[in-house]
Amino acid sequence: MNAKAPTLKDIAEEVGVTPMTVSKALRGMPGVKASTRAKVLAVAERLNYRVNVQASSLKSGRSGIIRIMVNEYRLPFYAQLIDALSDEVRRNGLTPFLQKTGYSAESAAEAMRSPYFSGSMFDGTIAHASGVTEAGILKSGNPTVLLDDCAANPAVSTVNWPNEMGARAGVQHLIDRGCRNIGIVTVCPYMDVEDLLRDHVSNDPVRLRGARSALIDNGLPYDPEHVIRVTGLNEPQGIDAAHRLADTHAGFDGYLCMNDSLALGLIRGFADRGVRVPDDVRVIGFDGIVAGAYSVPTLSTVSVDLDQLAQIAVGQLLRQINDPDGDWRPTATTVGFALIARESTR
Amino acid sequence: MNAKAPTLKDIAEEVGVTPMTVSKALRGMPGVKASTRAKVLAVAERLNYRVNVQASSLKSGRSGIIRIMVNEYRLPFYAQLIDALSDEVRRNGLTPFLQKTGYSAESAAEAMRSPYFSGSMFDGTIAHASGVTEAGILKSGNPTVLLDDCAANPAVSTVNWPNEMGARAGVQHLIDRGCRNIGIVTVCPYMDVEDLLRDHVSNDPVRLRGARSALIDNGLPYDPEHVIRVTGLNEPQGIDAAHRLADTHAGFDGYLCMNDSLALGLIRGFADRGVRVPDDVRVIGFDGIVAGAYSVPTLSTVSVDLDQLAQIAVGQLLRQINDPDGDWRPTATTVGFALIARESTR
DNA sequence: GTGAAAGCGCTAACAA
DNA sequence: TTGTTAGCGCTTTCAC
Repeated sequence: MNAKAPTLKDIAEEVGVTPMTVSKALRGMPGVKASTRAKVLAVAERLNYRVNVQASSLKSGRSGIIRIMVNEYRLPFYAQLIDALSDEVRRNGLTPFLQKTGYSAESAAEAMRSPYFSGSMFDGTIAHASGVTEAGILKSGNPTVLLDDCAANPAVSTVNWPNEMGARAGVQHLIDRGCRNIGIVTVCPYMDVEDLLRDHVSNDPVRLRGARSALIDNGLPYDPEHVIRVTGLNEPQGIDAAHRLADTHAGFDGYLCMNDSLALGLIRGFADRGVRVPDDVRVIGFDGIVAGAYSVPTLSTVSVDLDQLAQIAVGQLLRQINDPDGDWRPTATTVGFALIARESTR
Repeated sequence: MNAKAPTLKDIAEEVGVTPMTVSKALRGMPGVKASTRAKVLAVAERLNYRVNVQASSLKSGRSGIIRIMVNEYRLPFYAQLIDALSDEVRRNGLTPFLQKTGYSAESAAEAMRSPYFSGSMFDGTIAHASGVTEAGILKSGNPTVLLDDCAANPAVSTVNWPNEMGARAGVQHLIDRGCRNIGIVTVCPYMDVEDLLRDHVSNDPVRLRGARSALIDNGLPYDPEHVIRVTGLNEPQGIDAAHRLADTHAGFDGYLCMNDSLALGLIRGFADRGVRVPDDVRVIGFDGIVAGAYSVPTLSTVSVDLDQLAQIAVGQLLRQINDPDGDWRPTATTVGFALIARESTR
């Protein structure tokens, strides 16, 4: 270890003022003579002074740190999401703190309870993680924005994916490309019309609802066999599904997958069985991960602009943080999408 | 916002002891009667008490936070790396803090200088980022472990990828599969034997050296035309390279790419030109990202066990942190690899 | 425009 | 086994 880091006091002594004046000068507050400020800045520079965040936030109650909570880092979707959110947080002069919960509700609860969320470790949280409940957030009383929480009447601000419209557009695209027997690959079980018309709190049922409406509107079948259920959102589950579908000669000519990794897995699984995409069956994904632009075949997808989403989410959060008296109302925003047609639906 | 978070004092008043006793009880320190501790824990639980990390570390000089610094989050290689490192840090009871520098040396320098690295915000840093220099680290005086810094005689502990041996094995694998005219796809410009025999401070030249030795040992050509230079490590650069190679009828029958994303890009670029992998040319990558197991074709690669790497890196860092008097010596570890043969070199 | 006083919540060191 | 003292480095408040 080096010598102790320089403090306000060190600078103050050199300049010949009090620590208070140095603090004001460094933070650019009014009420400091220009010449004094210049001297302070010079000495701070020379001593390589950095404010001690712990002390600063202990007193001020603000850390400038925004927590970004997600299920995992490796799924390309999440890698892109944390990237976009981190950049946006920094663009606002704040520091992003990433945390992952591994899809576990206990882990999420633990993260909310952890010492790092007490006191003033974080000024706020943006979460896209299983088990982060409204109740928990309200209890904590901390500024929070939920991503894709899809609750009908949220008590917490949310920014949502275009689940219904996006899935609808994806299926319509398959139909436009000539598909007449379309399978929906999802973690959500088959749901009948009544179920689907109800509101749901996770995105998959909402996406399924969108897919269904496109099928019905085009006079195409929607029944239990058309919903292919998988147990997770990564490639392996897509591969398994493809193997099952090929082995049972399912006979679909197009598939909408609830995310791109599933879709890439489906394509890979079909390749194992000699089923060619798009020659034999067509496949479209959801999210618009970059890998879909480089796969063989390239992947058609319902693409969401994560930069725009991040901007809205951080904006909402800052509004909460900066509102002194909690005099804001929760908002629910749904972002737009673009249908990207690539080789997998050609 | 809710009512103010409970403090040690609140608990102390309820239990009828001093904050000091509460502090000891909560931290499990000796010298507290079992019955007192029980009472304290009960009240802490009921009040939903969480220690204030800022205050705690302001006083103790330890934050329990380990910084993980990388160039980016989205490249699958980095997504897997931060995942493994985060898990390992948590396994040791510490909190990971992720930071990205975007390959920019200024950004890295800024990150090292930032307020969050002064005082006691981080207990230590593990870095795999361009521009994190030994000099900067030594100047900061903070415990640090560098990943893949490949300096010959490091003043800072490093954990390195098996660059030379891995690249050598990759090329040997291509040779074993019948390749006789092998191209090396790398960001490093062609370097003659003398250049390559010198020590270098980034991994690409070292990998190139390993590739070269395999070629030479097998009596195969190694000259400027065999080194295909790209300007980055992502898929697009691989695609560009493939287009160039196909358009100029380069005539190679096998390629070693310096990472898997380049290799996947190469395969995609060849697909654009009707060049089939592995039928027409064979391709092997480096790192062992999971996407390589799900691509079409699946990707052969020199795979590195990131969990093992993370374990070593965190272990080294903890040794530095826990050594009170800096009485440790920097170490340089090289982790092992496994050659995974998949469809792309069949 | 500058400074003095006070204390954020916690813990190391020592006293009782 | 428990308590007292003191202070980490900073910022808020208010006096000058």
